[in-house]
Amino acid sequence: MVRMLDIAILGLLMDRDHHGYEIRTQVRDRLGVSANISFGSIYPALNRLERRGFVEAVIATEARGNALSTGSLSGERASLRALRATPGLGRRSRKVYRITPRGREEFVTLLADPATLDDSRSFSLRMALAKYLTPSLRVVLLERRRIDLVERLTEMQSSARNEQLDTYARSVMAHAVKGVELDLEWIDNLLSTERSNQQSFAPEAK
Amino acid sequence: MVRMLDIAILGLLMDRDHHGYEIRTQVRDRLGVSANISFGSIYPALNRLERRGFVEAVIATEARGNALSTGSLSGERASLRALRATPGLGRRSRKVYRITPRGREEFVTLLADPATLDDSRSFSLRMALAKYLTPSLRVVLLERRRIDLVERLTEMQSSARNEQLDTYARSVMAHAVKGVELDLEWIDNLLSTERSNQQSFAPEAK
DNA sequence: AACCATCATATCAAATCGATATATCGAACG
DNA sequence: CGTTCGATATATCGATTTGATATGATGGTT
Repeated sequence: MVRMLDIAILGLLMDRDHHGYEIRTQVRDRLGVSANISFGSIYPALNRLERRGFVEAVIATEARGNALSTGSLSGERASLRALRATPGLGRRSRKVYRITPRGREEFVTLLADPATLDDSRSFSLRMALAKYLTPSLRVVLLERRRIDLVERLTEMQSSARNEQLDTYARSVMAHAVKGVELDLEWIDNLLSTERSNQQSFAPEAK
Repeated sequence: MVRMLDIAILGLLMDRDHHGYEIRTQVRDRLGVSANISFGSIYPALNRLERRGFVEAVIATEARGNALSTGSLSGERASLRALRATPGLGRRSRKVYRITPRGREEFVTLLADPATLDDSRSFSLRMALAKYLTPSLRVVLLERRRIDLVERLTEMQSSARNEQLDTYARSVMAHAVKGVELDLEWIDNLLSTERSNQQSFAPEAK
């Protein structure tokens, strides 16, 4: 969860530039994250990434009548101020972010990072961006996730068998079990696709 | 999500007393929450609930030989002092919490609260504790959740049809769609059970 | 022209997480 | 017999995330 947002933002910027508000919708529509990320997360995260040099703000293209007066937006870390304190800047200017070369490096590192891939959300996020991974790394991630899920499945199955639970609690557990089973089917499909693709490149490998 | 932990803790204490560490495991095993709640959440939450008078700490039963003599443990922080400065309490004492009458009131209020039942986790949590709700409130919650899910389903189906997505992103979306469909089946089963139970109490109602 | 939904950025307090520190206890191992 | 290991147990810290709220622009509708 820690770096979920960093991965999501950088992953979206790998493709093309985005502004904050747009990232929020894209995380839902392209990365499959069910809950909307709050603005209180996204703007601080963008500032964080900018400070670290992984993204940079470029003033919105598609300029409308603005007259921005003096080119005073070269202010270093006063990137916010440049926009806010400028009196002549009307409209709702969009702050468009672009990923830097260092950001691209950071992204692939984070994406393949062995740490914290346990929860369902961060795994789905990684898979949604899996085209940026090498085939072998994809398989590693999938297999590790598979192991976690199998373990969790047996745990939950025994919980679901607990006879001290009332009807509702047991129903919740049984439903959760089905969810994990669905996840496992998905993983297995992805794994077999991955392996058949590998074969097509090295069919003679015994 | 905001009060998820409060609901979870109070819900567990409705049944019997618990200490912090135990609550963590029970949230997984009895309430079906897949991720382990961190200690950094649970102990502050218990203090919070204690301050508000919804729970009270009772010294661990099952007392063992202690004798600790003088309270030389140099309590520094306030919250520690309560227990540690108490002389006579030795070992790794477990701080067992009990729910108060006001806590029971608060619990049913939170559980039936119309706010923030949108996300999957908080809904599952509520259902796991649904035996404390009236049948009609259960139906209200279920129906509202159903509406949300149907809406989300159509959104995600159109996302999954987006041809600009690569194979992996589309696979994630398709999998997410299946998850929501599974949720919907579950809700519908619960709803029909709920309604057939209602009928048995009022079979003549046309 | 008034209204409202959507777009867009931003900030704040409170909640939560992940890591870490500390300590007890029982079991396993040699 | 010692010691190491894993599970039990409480607590705190900094960083991250949420949910709420403020503010304003833009565009469509009646």
